[in-house]
Amino acid sequence: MKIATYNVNGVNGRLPVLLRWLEESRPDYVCLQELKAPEEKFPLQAINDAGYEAIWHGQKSWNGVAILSRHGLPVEVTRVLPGDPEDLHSRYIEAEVSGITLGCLYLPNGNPAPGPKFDYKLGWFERFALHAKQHIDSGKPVVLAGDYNVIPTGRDVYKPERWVDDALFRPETRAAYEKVISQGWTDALRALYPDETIYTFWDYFRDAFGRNAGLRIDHFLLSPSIKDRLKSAGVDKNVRGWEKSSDHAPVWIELKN
DNA sequence: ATGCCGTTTGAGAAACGA
Repeated sequence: MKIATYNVNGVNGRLPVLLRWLEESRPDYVCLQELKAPEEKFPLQAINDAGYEAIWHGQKSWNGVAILSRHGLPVEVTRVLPGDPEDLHSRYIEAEVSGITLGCLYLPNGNPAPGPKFDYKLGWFERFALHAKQHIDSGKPVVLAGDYNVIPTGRDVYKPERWVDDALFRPETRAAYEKVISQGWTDALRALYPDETIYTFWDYFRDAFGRNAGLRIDHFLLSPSIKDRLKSAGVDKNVRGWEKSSDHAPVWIELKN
């Protein structure tokens, strides 16, 4: 079983790239982030024609998350991150697929830091940690995939010293991520490739992709009861080089059945 | 060193992303 996550940075503007990648990669399940489309503008027909069913939570202009499935409609569990009825951002959706709970998240960026946006990020992170802990306590197989907007360590960025004051790499952010990991989650790509340089995002300018000046910020966290099924993982880096690409590349894992 | 580019909204410029 192949599960992928892809921050598309606009699902409609990205549609040709998304469809081409779906056809080439053929993941069983896909988590999408940054739809940047309201609920009614999700390109369901094109997704269906590509062989996928979908659930999604849209929002005008910003955010937006979706889960695609080649094996019937995902059974939606929730389309909000619990814990704050005031939070209206579309940043979390969760479904049951093939006996797995699959959470798709778009964690807030948090820049500039410090400031209200950074406070929102850390607050969202606390709620996410509570939700993740409930999954750990359930003992069930859970995959939490998406754009975490977290550079976990200095190994995950081309020049760490330039990012120390950035919301993606500040000590508070790394500590929040580490706190979630310490509940018992496995960072799938790092587990398989402990010493490799792996990036999932390259800025649009300064020829960041050409210089491989990237960040690893899209992650798969695996609960204890599923981590031993991890077979392989990777980044479809070539997609980042396509015309009209997102600034993120798709990331995927393969699980034993 | 820096939103330098890209997307969306809405019809030009601004907000936002990382």
